[in-house]
Amino acid sequence: MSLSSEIADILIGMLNVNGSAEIQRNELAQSIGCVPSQINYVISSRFTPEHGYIVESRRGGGGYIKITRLNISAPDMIMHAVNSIGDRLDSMSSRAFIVNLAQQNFIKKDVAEMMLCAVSDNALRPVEPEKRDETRASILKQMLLSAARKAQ
Amino acid sequence: MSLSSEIADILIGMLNVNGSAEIQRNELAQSIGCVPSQINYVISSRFTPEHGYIVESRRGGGGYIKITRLNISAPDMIMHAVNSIGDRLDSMSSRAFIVNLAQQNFIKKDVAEMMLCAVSDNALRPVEPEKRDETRASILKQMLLSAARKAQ
DNA sequence: CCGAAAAAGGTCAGTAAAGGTCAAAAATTT
DNA sequence: AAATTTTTGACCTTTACTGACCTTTTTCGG
Repeated sequence: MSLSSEIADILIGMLNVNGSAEIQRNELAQSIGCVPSQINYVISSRFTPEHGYIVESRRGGGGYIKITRLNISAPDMIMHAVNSIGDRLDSMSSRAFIVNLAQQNFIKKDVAEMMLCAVSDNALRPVEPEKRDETRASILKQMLLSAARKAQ
Repeated sequence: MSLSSEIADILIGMLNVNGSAEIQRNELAQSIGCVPSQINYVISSRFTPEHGYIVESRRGGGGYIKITRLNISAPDMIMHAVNSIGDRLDSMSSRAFIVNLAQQNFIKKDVAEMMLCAVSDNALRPVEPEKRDETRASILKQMLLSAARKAQ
């Protein structure tokens, strides 16, 4: 994997946690082991408005770069999640999907809780272990599709 | 967060409580732990008339610095911005205009995001570089004019 | 009342601390 | 081989911070 991809992954990771990523360019560059301008390259090639992000920054002491995902409609965001779910999904990942969507207000909190229950290992107890991740993926997709329709 | 930002936050906090902030320069500087002139720096870089503030002060015994937020209507404020945009506008400045207006709630956040996209270098990629700043100024003015009308 | 001392705040120039830009070199893909 | 993407580094611009020195206003002794 290229350096650029690693950097992009780090930023996306931050974005998924709280909807925005705020970094210090030099610090991040150093921790990754690249020149600072590489950060600019990644941002200007993969975090453009076309890609759905807006970027703000400040120079000088205490400067920073802040990336925010721009508000796309709830249905779009949910469909995006659906499409990125493969054929199987472990418990942790499904949890992450749901929590993220809820955190960004694309699905309501009570709905999210219900979803969490539905995909819990506990709920899937009756399913043979080998089939669980596959089942979980399927259930979650169905639920999300329904949520996407309602969110229109 | 930089010292300047902390100072700005303190001042904005006071402004939010009672519409104006009145301080003693030396006292505030000491309580924060900075040189007095830093207070002047923050005020002259972030509490200018362009940012929507007016500043009064008195020297000598019992001296003070008083900051007040000018409150003018959204359309007026937007028109003021329009009028201060010249024939050309670089990316940074256009962003500053939009962010300021949004921050002071003269335009809505989602509208501001859209504007930011519209004037981004990326969006203007198809325009010859020499014409970009001119184009940007024109687009932003049009958008702001529309916003001013709607904000009536 | 007058003038000096004290008590504020103001200015400015210099230094440091970020982030930005751009073009060339290297690597990867097509 | 050509085109595209990634990496790099030299140089630039903006923002932050500091301290020495200046001006205005008040206070207070004589």
